[in-house]
Amino acid sequence: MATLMDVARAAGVSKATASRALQRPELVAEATRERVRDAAERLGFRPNAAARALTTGRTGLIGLIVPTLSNPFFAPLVMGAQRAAEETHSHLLLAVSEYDPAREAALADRLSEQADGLIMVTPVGSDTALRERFRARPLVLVDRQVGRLPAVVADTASGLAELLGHLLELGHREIAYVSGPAGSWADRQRCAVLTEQAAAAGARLRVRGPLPPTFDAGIAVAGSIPAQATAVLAYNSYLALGLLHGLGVAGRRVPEDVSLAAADDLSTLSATTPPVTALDVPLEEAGALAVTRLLDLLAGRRRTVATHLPARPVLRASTAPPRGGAAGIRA
Amino acid sequence: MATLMDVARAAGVSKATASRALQRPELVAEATRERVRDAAERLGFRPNAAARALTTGRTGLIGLIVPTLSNPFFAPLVMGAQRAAEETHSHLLLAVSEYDPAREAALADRLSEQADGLIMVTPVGSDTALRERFRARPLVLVDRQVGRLPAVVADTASGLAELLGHLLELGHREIAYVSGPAGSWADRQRCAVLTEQAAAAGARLRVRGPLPPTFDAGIAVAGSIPAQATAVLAYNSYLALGLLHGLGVAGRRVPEDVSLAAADDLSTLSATTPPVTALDVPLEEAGALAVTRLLDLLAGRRRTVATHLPARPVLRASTAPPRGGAAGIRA
DNA sequence: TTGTAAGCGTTATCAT
DNA sequence: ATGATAACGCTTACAA
Repeated sequence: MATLMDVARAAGVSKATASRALQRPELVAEATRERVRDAAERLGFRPNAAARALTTGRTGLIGLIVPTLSNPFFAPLVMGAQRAAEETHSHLLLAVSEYDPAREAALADRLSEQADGLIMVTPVGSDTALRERFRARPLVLVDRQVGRLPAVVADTASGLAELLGHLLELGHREIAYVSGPAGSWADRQRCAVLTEQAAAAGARLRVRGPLPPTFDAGIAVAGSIPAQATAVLAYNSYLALGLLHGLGVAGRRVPEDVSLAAADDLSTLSATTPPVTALDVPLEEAGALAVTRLLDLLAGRRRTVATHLPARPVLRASTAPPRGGAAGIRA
Repeated sequence: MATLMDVARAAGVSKATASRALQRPELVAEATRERVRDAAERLGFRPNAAARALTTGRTGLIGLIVPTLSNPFFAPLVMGAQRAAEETHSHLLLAVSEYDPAREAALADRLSEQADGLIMVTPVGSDTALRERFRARPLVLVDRQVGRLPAVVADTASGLAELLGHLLELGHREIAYVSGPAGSWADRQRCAVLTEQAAAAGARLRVRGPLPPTFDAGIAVAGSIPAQATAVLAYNSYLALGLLHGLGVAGRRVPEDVSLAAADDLSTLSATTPPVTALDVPLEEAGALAVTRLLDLLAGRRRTVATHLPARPVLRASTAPPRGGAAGIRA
């Protein structure tokens, strides 16, 4: 591997000048700059990241911890983060915690040694641990709020409220909510919001789950959706897909017999038969924004504590007024 | 941040001894070792990765480039790789190429600066570029074979052949294959294998696609499955899920009217109605093995060139003999 | 505009 | 068993 010294020698300048020619070209005379660049090119010079990190104190690495990649929720998030990192010439150090707080802590510790800062998607695990971690190193939370720690939160809660509002408006009063994933912060938020709103509207909300976000689970739970329910709300779109199929197999047509909606829009439910009403959650933006926030933090810019990204319902053909009741209410 | 020097001072020893006490405890007297460890603990000493990398020439980082994370095929792969890396105290530097060779090349270049070696999942892009890259840095290919370069390949081809064999054995002679993703190396392999085998067996194979691996695409293509086809083979299980639903909506029952099978088993097709015959592809193993192979390479152990991981068909209720023809053939 | 030289925090090579 | 000391390759005052 050619070092900067080699380049400098080849270009007939000092290490310092070579470094400047490459990193801060404006500080170097045109001619010298070109000579150095040529030499670097010719020798196939690649700066040694470790050496640079050692002097500058910056690795250019961002640690990202997600609970899993099986849940399709996290893929767009990671992709968004990666793209944003790429644009700022950083790299992503990815780790998967498998929803295990101990493992997550270990990973965070180890990543901290290599990364300039951490982005954590940590639906389980304690607030105080996160607070403490934040003190040690720049940290941005995703989809979770802990005090005033910097966070990027997809505002599913209020979007979900709109979605439920839509069902209520259509006239539904017997609604099944399929919840999950088990133990997650966001799940608790969603359940709380929905329960309260349904109660306020005098509707009955039955909660099923918590379930994993899979097609299979949707099929399985389809059988236990009470006959009275005129609408089903699933927290995830794979679940909704499974429900769509499972309800069909069970002889309940969507939306004639029962309405169906999903609290995310991961699998583009727009092309199903019928297309499914869903919440559009800006996951890629969330990932990208988390990176931006972290870089701001690293640059000493301390901005707002938590950013909420709006999630908006996309109304499609799978939601309609219930068989009997609606007309009276709407008239 | 406490440095090794601080620890050494606190323990009343030299830097060298402190380093040894922590890295190679067996070289240090019990008492000293304990003193150093205590000091390190007390000061919250975290070794500086950059400094270590500078002296040892090892960063402990493994670059992993995947084309996307939207295709659920890659999630298990990444998870497998991450777990294996974690076990060997390495970390994963993740980048997404978006199937863009230019971007992939740029990412690979940049990752090479930080990582000890690279794992690339690169269905598109040129062989020669990969060969050249391999010369520059340790590299392991996944799901692609280029000459004698180290690679881990999920042997979908032969598993797929078994799967088609199963359909042929059941008596199917009019088979639709839904292919994809567009332009991928594995897609070409699959198409080639299937076309040849079908021809040899005197069966007709109609290829649809290439299509993306999504539920929607499956629904959309369901309409264009020819009426004569008694069996449909999809290269991906989300596609199969979509087909299952789409065929149902179109009034064709599985497996009575048409058999259905998938060339991977990502979404546990075991729980659908009916359960879908699929190919079990060991993706996590592939990811983990790629890491192992790379570490071997780094350690100077040069082993077999390409490892094939067997993919095995899992026969379920979605495949059955065709309506009329089968009996005669089997009798 | 360019060069000199001092680190950055480890590990590794010698001595002792 | 331990300690000095020299790398590792780069950036950055400071000097010229």
